Amino acid sequence: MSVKLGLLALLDEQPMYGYQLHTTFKERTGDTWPLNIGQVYTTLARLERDGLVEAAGDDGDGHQIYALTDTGRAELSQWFATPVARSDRPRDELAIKLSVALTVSGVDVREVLQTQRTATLRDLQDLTRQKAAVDEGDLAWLLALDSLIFQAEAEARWLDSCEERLLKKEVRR
Amino acid sequence: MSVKLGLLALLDEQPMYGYQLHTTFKERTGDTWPLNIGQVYTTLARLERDGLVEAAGDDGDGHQIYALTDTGRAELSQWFATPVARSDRPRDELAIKLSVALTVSGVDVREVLQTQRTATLRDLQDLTRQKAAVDEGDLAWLLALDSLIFQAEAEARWLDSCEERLLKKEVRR
DNA sequence: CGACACATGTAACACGTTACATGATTTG
DNA sequence: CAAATCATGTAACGTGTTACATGTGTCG
Repeated sequence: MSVKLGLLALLDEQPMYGYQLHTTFKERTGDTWPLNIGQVYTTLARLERDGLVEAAGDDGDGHQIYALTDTGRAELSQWFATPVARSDRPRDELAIKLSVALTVSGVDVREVLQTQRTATLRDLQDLTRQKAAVDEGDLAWLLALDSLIFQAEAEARWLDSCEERLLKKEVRR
Repeated sequence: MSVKLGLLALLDEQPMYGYQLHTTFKERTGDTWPLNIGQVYTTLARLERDGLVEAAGDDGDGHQIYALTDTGRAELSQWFATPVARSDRPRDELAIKLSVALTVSGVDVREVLQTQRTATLRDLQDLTRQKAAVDEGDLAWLLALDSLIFQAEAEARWLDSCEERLLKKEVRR
């Protein structure tokens, strides 16, 4: 839903054509979440099919402009009014991986933890570096980066707590 | 990929039939990530199509047992050996929502933040309560819950930092 | 001219998800 | 017996994603 509703929101600011949407989306989130240009068009087609946007003529340069319909506007404000629920979120691959790794024989969970921690900490450094390079005024991008940073930190902390639990378990044995 | 690889991992412990996989998956993650039984069968069919599992006769009760193939085992150990990359993860709906909300007229970002924080904190309480109810020995489930808790905490912190950034911006104006 | 940015689109596939059909077995 | 649990599957759809085809305009 992210792409669908994200594009919808951008169109609420201002009717646009596909390529413009792509550019704007990239500006907004930096390259935090790369969006393939092709997906803009597929998504746009589906949005039109579902009556959330409509073709609104061209802009004089032959670009096909899309605009929100009333239904689209309704859907959008619904989105903003409703919190993102935990159940809406995709399964967490890492959590599942570790949960199942515990019982698969021949898998050294400690090693999985170790590998992941290394990767996560590297990501964290990387993100911090990226953040330092982002202009102070670019709020949207900063928020997006912050989000990733907080998540990576949480992940690191979680990995530590997993390690601790494993240790405790070994002691009990 | 989570379901696909998760089931693959469970089959590595022991060949099983569909319903059993469903039960086991649920045991492992509690009801942290509910898995529709239908999806087990669709996923199993796709895994077989891709040569990662194979039908391995029945268990004497007429249940169709599935087992890993060598390819499946290879894929699985590949999974465990490789850290989950940030780029593998799905787009974060909440982050995108707030990033785009900043510029959509008629949307009160503060209110969006407020609504989300309420929901997030409620989730956090809920998760903590759930965690208290989980048996100490159920490592896999505990890890899964912890993961959600750390994430929710990170989200709450992030929402705070968003609020701060907004305040700073308003002061600058 | 050639490379590059601008611009639009489609076919095809992966994965997740659910509603539905269907039947066997168990148990209150 | 009726309800619940066990058990298997399929059709259909939503969303994400990419590889590819195709063309225009611009600038070094």
